[in-house]
Amino acid sequence: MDAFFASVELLRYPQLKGLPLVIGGGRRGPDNALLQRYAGQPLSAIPVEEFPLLKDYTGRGVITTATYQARPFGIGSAMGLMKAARLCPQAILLPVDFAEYRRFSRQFKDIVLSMAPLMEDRGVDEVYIDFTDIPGGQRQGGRSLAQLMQRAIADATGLTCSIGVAPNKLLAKMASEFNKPHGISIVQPDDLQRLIWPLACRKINGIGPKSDARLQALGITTIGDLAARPRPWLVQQFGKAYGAWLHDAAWGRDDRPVVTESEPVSMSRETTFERDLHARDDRQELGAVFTRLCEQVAADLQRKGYSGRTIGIKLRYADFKTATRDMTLDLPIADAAAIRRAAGQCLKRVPLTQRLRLLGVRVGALVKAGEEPPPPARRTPARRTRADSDPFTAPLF
DNA sequence: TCTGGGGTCCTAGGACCC
DNA sequence: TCTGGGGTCCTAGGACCC
Repeated sequence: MDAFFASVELLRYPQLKGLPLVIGGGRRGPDNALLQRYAGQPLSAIPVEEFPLLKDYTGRGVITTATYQARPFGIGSAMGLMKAARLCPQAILLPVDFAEYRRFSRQFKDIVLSMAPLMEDRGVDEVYIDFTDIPGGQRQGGRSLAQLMQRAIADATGLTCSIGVAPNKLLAKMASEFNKPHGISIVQPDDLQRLIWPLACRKINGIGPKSDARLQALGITTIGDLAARPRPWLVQQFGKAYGAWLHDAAWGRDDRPVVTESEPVSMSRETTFERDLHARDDRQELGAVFTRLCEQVAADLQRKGYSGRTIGIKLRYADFKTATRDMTLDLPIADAAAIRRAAGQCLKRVPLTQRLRLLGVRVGALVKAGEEPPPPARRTPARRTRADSDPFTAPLF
């Protein structure tokens, strides 16, 4: 989906069309006062001048989506809002409304499913679709079906999307980026040299900033450069699995299937504080947040019908370094108090001398509720701990 | 003026077991 | 005394993605 979050917002606020618009943050935005002042009137009647501007934002949020009018200013996804405000102060800033985006996500996926049942969910705004056995799916190399889908989605939702059609998921993902927004691109096996090899390695889904930097240091900039390196050399540089994968990717080889069903592996909740907190000075506040995170993750588990054996915490310190601790129980749990107890044990094993900017709680090794939990893998030694105390409830120093 | 939240997968070392 | 060889599970960190 093209600039998905922003495009959904523009359906509500069409008066913002054509302006640089940024979605992100969440702690500020068109505040309730604004919405209340215009209560009873359509949202589209709110004057443009009333909307909050990026320059007035203070907080720790990041951009989730920037419209195409905002991108020329050098801002884009994952950039801190305070930094973005310097580059494009006049952009309008709206808070993230996940519930709304999920509604539209459901809608466009239902349309895709009705036309092609082999669909892999890749998050709120992206899917892989197997065209292979769809009647007419091969016509014009897939272009006909892609056009039908674009039209059906636009008719039902008012949103545009970009589609790449290719022999596998790796190439289809790259192709989908060629003609944004509202584009269709076809990549055939013969097109590798012409269309893929000139691209930066970073365009491969699976090569991130770290790997890209390593590749650059080795003089490898484009996918063609990568394809030119002998496979054994890449294996030697990057390890058996990743080296071989890099070589395959550069040659457009990918045999991953389109996966239509999957079970969740973990569920988590985390939060970044508005200001850094210290376990010594802000224990009450930290304790309250900690309890709330446990309650939220417990509610998520119960609503979706899962429980889990591995309970973990995540801390991010003021210097942005991250620490995690986890512990695996004999039996899966899903209630907030039990999660809080286990997470509290984890908390005792992590240094708490630095200020914290983030706290998170995670439950992994999930099993579906009602399904027989696997027997304990091995005898775990009895833990001699006070299960009812943790650093946020008991005195620290 | 630093850098969200929710995920998946991989690696590597140690414990433990046969 | 010169220290097997698998295999699985657990834990911590990190890369990457949407």
